[in-house]
Amino acid sequence: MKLTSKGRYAVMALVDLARFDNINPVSLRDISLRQGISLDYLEQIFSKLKKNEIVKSIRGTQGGYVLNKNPNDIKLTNIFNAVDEKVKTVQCKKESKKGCNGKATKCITHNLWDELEIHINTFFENKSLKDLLNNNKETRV
Amino acid sequence: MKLTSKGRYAVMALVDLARFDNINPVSLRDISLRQGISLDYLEQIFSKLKKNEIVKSIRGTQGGYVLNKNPNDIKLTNIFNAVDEKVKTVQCKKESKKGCNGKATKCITHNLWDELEIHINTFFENKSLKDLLNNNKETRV
DNA sequence: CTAAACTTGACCATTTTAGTCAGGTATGTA
DNA sequence: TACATACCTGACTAAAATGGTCAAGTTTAG
Repeated sequence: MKLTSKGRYAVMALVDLARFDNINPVSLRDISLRQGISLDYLEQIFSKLKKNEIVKSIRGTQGGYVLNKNPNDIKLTNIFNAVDEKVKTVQCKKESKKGCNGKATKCITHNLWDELEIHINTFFENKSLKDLLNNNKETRV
Repeated sequence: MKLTSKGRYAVMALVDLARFDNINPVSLRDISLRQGISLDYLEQIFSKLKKNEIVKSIRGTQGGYVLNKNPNDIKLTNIFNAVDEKVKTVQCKKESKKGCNGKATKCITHNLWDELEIHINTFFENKSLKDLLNNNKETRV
């Protein structure tokens, strides 16, 4: 199971972006400063977000990033997939001698992890960026 | 977030144990062979399970381990806690300059991770060893 | 034409993971 | 009482993942 700071940063950055992109594109530098995330690291993350068409980039002076979709249509699943944070609890490789016990049958807890995976993914599929925005209105500057 | 093979092995081993401990204590050697888990690694894991009173040990020849509770009373939460697999999605250290943004306020996604944590823990709290046993009856040898 | 901002890819220190290894200690059975 | 079996403990470590940094660009507004 992977759920690390890369995914967390991606979400934080996108919430930040969603708040400020009404008029102008938002530069990574600004996000970096506001959220306390290394600029270089943000670049890696946004490169992936862009490939997955979650954001658009605008080059040149006064450039930056803009959401490519309505916040309501950006689910957390999309974000995590984009930055390679697959919520995978089992890696029972079909071929490998290792994993899933090295046997033909599923390991005895296989079903459990499948269930968990679904449980978590459901959570992420039902949460959009917009939900997070609403959630944070009260703490807004 | 941590959810790795140590927790997975712990659950696998306990399910195995629960199946065979009706009459005699079960040796780690047997579990190791059946589940394909290194004996030395199992010993580490069972040491923790014992400290947390999930299993009892019986020394000497023909010794081994036995469940210390009814399978119905052993929740997955207990198991994961025992082997230090805390399901923690946020580590916003209160003091540290890093974490939670280095600021006094919660980071903008703080609530989200709290929710997720609850979501996952609920899942684990509602699943007992007994559930897993039932779940595997069909594939039983 | 130049500074701001995006873009790419290589690199790396630290931490975690998933064990191994070596040496015990306890105890049932012959 | 010997001894094999099985528990018990702690140190150690190779490999992978994490969380970045660094360097060298390209693009475009002004």
